[in-house]
Amino acid sequence: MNDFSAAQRSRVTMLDVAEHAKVSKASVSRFIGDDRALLSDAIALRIEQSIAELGYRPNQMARGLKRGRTRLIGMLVADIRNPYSIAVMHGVETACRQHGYSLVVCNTDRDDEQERQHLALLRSYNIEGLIVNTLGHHRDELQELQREMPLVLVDRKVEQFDSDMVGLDNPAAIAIALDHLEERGYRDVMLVTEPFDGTSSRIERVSSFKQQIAQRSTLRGAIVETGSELTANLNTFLKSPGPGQKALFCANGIAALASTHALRELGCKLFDDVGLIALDDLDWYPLVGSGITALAQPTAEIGGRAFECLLKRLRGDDGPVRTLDFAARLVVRGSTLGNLR
Amino acid sequence: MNDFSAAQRSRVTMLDVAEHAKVSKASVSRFIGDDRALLSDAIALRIEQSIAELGYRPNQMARGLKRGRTRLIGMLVADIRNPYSIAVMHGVETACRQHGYSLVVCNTDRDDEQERQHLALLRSYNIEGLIVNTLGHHRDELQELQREMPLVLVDRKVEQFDSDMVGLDNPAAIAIALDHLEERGYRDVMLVTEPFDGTSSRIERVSSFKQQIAQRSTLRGAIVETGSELTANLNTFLKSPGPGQKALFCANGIAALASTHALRELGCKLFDDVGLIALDDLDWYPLVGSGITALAQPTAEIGGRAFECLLKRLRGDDGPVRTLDFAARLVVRGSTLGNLR
DNA sequence: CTGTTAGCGCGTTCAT
DNA sequence: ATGAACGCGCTAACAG
Repeated sequence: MNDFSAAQRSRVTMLDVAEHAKVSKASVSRFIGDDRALLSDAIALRIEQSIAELGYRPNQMARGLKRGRTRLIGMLVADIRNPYSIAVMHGVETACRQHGYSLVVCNTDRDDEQERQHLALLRSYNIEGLIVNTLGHHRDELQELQREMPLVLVDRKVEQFDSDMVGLDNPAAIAIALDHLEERGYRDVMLVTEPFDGTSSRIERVSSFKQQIAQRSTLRGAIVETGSELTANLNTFLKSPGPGQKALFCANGIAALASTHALRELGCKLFDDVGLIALDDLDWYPLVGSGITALAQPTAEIGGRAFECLLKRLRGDDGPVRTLDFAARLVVRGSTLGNLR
Repeated sequence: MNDFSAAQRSRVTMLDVAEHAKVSKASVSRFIGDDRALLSDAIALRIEQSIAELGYRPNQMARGLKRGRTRLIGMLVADIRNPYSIAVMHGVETACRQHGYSLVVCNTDRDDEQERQHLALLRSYNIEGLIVNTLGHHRDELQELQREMPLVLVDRKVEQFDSDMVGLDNPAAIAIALDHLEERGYRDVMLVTEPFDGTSSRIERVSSFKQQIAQRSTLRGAIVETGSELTANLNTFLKSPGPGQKALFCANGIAALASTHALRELGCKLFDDVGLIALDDLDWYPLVGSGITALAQPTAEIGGRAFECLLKRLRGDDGPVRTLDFAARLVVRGSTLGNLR
């Protein structure tokens, strides 16, 4: 059984191990760290046994305090209930683990004040790097933070803020979507987006959409925001005469959810009455109506590369800021059958 | 060569503030902490200005090291991609924030070895309390941890491990579901569950199902696991003659996803051919076929109460372990129209 | 009210 | 190869 007196102490420290093994703290420290080679076999064995016997675990707080390295990465997430965020976070976490880092996640619930607080919080815990996926309404604090640690933006740029960034190639994604819709015979496309709040990816998608619609004489385009008016607005869109078959283009998973809800309310047959293509590929897309055609983002890779960016910087890379734009992948389902039907 | 570790070292410390304000570190510490009342206005002002001028932020690591209080709560999650986990986690995080705590989340991806490692990790960061939602295949380590800090189980019990626990009243939930199905005229019910892996809530649901089916002479029951055979098994179930209308009872959101997939593969009309009721209420349930009837779990409350349990223990409550069982709420949609159709 | 002192648990020189 | 001593940034005694 365990040594009773040691087990009863709520925390076994390095000193306890040292005394138990009749060596100095320094030797225990060397055993714990990467200097194990410098120890004699006899002492190493004694220490190993003492550690096992006492159930000692080094205190990362004290360690970090001394070395300045906490092995902690912070991540600021705007909306933890957005499946995209979760997927990216999962990618980040996997990469972190592979390199011996741990992830501290803060959810801001889209609230600016919480973003401030969490930013301060993460800093106070001596994280070594920061992954940011928020509105970024606190440029000054981000700037300050970036002087202390590497920082990478995910999905959303922050205006006038220079830093590594990994996200989606939005113009290319829009092009893929419009190509597909056009090919399938749709002529009247409405982009459904969450309300504007400064999110850069949202803005990029909308402006790319406008721009590319303008360049395609065969297509007509319009834009609508999610919200209480959505159903009414979609109704107007569907009822109005147009140049041909109508389709919805949902700018993310949340817009897709809202749009599908609205279409059902309007009594539409999914998706004979209107086509639909959505950014992000959620697990339930195949189940709705004839299935929702998606532009899948490589979320795991996005998360992984975000961490790798951090790692490179931590290892001394101070080259110019990089931007990684991933390509969306088209997953065709029944919602864009169009003239094949 | 950028040296972020050096940058971190050069961060403003309490000593810098003290010197700048020409006071002692103790006064700065008092200003930071809860003893601000003990300071003269003159000194408090000087400190405040120095802090602002230097951009000083207290180092929580050092703070935690000294006080033994890190204001950190750990959460171990089996599967971060399960919407239930996310929802509970969101509840926990909200509660944490309200009480000045931060949450460190570790995802085990259902892997035992990762559970071990994360457990050790969380401990090494001096978290003050732990919320566990995993298989709990490491009873010994949990036991050891519980000697050091309060611990609360969420959704899943761990055999022979005494601790606070908050989850769903599974027998009652099953009763609600069966009552509803029976009332709607279903007579032949198949429970769809993820494969057995020792998850207590999964076991409870299955055994309650068996037991209650046995007590209801009007109902016939069967059980099937998700997996590659699911579609074939459902097909057999649907084809076989039975005592009346057939329905599926999905034991959680993942089972619901898999089942709906399978039903579509089988060409079923959702949900005229077969009824369906599912535990958990996911945002896409209303969108599939005629809408999926759900037993919603109060996830936010579950998460909140889990944290409150911890908080009580942290404040000295050492009463007997508590078990909080929440009631599921029936949300009726089109998938259980049954004889009303 | 304020400063001085002594650690929290650990890593890292220096000696030996 | 090993140990003693110091300090990381901070809080908590104790004086004054």
